[in-house]
Amino acid sequence: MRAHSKTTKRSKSPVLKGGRFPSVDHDHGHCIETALMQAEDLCAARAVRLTDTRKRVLELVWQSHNPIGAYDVLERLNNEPKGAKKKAQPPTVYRALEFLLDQGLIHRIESLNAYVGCRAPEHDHAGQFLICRDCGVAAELIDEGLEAAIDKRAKAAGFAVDHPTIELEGRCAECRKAGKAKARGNVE
Amino acid sequence: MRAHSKTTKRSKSPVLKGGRFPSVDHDHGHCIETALMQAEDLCAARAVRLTDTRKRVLELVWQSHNPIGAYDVLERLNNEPKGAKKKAQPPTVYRALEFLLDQGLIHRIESLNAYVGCRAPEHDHAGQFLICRDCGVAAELIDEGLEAAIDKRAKAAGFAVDHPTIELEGRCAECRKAGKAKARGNVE
DNA sequence: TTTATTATGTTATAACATAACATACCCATC
DNA sequence: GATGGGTATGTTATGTTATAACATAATAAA
Repeated sequence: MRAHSKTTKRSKSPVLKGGRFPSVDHDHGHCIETALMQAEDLCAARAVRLTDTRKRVLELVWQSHNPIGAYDVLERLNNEPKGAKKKAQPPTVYRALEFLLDQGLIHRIESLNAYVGCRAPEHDHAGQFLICRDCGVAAELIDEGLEAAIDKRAKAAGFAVDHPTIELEGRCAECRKAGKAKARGNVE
Repeated sequence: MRAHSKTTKRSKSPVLKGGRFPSVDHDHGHCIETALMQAEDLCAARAVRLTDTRKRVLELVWQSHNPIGAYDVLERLNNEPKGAKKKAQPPTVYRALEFLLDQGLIHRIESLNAYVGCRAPEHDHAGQFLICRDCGVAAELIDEGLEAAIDKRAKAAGFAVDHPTIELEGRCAECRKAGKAKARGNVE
């Protein structure tokens, strides 16, 4: 549990278009469920296989809420009960992550070497993130203004962008208000 | 030497403001010299020490032209004649890179785990890059439009950005014209 | 059922980065 | 020119992130 979480629950728009940093006080269990169902549907529609391992990895990424590293995913995967299964190895996780990236179900955050669930997998897009260095939250943006500025600039250079990385590290409103650095880390 | 380099030499503005992807047919030796002199001046003005190691590392980063990894820097450092000096270890390189980053003399490219010389170290700024996945060139941009779009978006979210990462991977005009993928790698 | 394709298991290692402590260097002051 | 504090580098060891290569298993197609 987070120090500043409140008890109220309210649903939020899945993608941060409007302007606020995503608050922690939402029903994240609902996020996860929705994400998993969406993933099932998308994979079915695309005739690709959302296998058990892939689904579990996706769930673990979403459960973390904050960006999570591949080896943390591995650890959690191996901590699940699952009736004394043999321990998974790194390639298992990296393959699942690669699949999920390919399907747009997660994003990779380069500046953190970490992964985060995508809030709009049906919409083909690159991730843009506001990353708070105090609370660790990575808020996904979809900002047309930013995309337009990039396209314009690239076009002027005769450059065809096919994989933009936009990661804006700083401090979110809440952490700035709170004043001091809060405990960092993945939220369970 | 690159396959498509021409023999003409022309000087270019140090920072890509105007619009073109930096051509490979320029006098890169001049770039390096200029960068080193600028570094000397800046460090003197700031009363920080551009030691031998730091200067050699900066030179190696510039010599590569394309982004170069820390371990490649290390290897080149250890391949220099330098009268049978003991081989340097990773921390030596990482410390030098950290210093150079702090002074704004180089940028780190997160999506490549690599480093590249900064073309405008006197101007305090974050790097924005167009990175060609065929030829490997990373062209530094300083685009006010992009910066403005980011500031606007962050402000709307109450978010204070202090370290933006903007890395636009794609294909440069020249490589697109050439059609096929060219050999990749650092240019000597 | 046979075969092809895709996914996963397994072992090993590559590539990137830093912790911790020892030593050397710079330079200000006595 | 000795002393001492601050800064830089040397050195050893290890931590962290990611992939190569090949074996086996599960699924789908013929």
